[in-house]
Amino acid sequence: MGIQQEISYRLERLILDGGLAPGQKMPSERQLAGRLSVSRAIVREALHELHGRGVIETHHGKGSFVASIVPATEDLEDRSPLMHLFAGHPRTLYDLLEVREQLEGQAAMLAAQRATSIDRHRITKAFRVLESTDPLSNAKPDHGFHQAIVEASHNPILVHVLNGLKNMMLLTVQASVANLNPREEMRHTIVKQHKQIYQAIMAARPAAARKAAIAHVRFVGDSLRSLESQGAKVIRVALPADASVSNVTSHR
Amino acid sequence: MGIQQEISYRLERLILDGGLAPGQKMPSERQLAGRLSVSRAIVREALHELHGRGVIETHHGKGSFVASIVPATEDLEDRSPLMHLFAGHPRTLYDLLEVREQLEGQAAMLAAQRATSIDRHRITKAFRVLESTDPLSNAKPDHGFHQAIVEASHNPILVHVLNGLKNMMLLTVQASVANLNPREEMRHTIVKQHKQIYQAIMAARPAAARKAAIAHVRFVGDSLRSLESQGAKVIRVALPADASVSNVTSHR
DNA sequence: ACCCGCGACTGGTCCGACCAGTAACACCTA
DNA sequence: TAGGTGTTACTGGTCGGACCAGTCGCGGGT
Repeated sequence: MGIQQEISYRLERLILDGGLAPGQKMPSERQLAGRLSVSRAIVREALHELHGRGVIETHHGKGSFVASIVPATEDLEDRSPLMHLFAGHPRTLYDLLEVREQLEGQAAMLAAQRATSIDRHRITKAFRVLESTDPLSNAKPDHGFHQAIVEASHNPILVHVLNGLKNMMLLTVQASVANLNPREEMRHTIVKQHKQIYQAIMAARPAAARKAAIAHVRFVGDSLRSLESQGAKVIRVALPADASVSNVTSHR
Repeated sequence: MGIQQEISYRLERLILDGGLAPGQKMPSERQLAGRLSVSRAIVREALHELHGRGVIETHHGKGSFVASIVPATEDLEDRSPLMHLFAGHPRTLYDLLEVREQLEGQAAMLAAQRATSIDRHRITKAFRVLESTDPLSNAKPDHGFHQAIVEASHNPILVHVLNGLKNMMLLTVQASVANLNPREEMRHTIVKQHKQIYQAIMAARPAAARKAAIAHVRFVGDSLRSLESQGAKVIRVALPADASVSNVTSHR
């Protein structure tokens, strides 16, 4: 194992073993280099590795600090390279929507084919809530509606996959509703699309349901895209300890 | 944002956008430094950061390589409680195929739209192998072909999800090839379908590629179904039940 | 008493040199 | 001819020292 590897390992152990508490300032790079008898470049590379792992934060002119929290509650899944890669790369959001487009479409289609009377009742109930609630408030009704549809597909795999994607979405952006609804005409379009999906499923028209669901997801994506291109920053979730996020992640 | 930050970000994006595929060798540090007009030290720090995130592996004397994007989640998903539920429930296989149908279709469509010359080369190579190999032997060529297509979609989410589904499939049944190919006419159909997919992608015909891929997955599913209904037992993988199952159950 | 700027920190970037694995190829030997 | 063997031209790994750029506190000037 190389010197740099050993240095980063020793530093990490130092932190994890409690030698350095969260938030505490680390020795300066020059000090570390001297004390560990390695070049400053090595120290910097080791620190960058730790930074990549989220163990450390560094501030120009001030120093490096042990990252505030190493949340034990947070599951490994959230710390996977994927998550890290995805968060902060705007394109990922659209990749996500690209996949969701197909799956939501299929879910709607299958729901239209397979929904039992119980399913229909649940979907109707969710739809009523969605209609009556001011979408500006929160994304829960929207989510509930889609969830009811997916579950009506009677395909556990589909439920599982879409659930995973949803979690990723939450990690990437605040639910689309928050960004989109302020625009009156968009809000109107979305309400209309929800209605189309609902009616198609109730009428047991699979093809129409699929088409409507796909159009819906695509519209959301296009809207986000145009908003973003217009300079309006898409609100991204602050990863550190956001309430909704931690709820979502901890519940599985 | 500092130069080093930007470099690591750009490299990350390069990987995500598919400019660099998993396992592929990255340019040498000196090349990157020259091309990006920064010092080699900066490049090294950026690479160390990526290494810290598990995005990259580097080997002394050989170079740096893009790490397989999925492995971390892959493991987790194998141990997910779902696995336990799914294994052994025959219907799950068809649920799986139902979802794969859409996603493989989309992957093929996107590949037809977005494949770079490098992608095309890789797909062609995989296809050649698939053609020349006796499908009875093993499922690897088949998997390699599909994998090449999915990666050419340049949608990391799609890659991730399909990878997860593939793992589930492997847990549920031995790859379809083992069951299907004995029937001569089925084998012929599958070869033909592979060719259609390949040609559609190469001809940059997204709609045709999607249709062909969907038809392929559906055919596999239908074949399995008919085989099963004819009383021929679908060969299910003997889960190393001891190991994996007990892990799953104990880990929560 | 307040403000300003200097100086001594901190990390950020660059350079050029050298060490250390690796792989391909030409070459020389058995 | 087959097989080792050396050269060579890569690759990443380490070093030291130089300079730039933020940050913060202390002392001196108003």
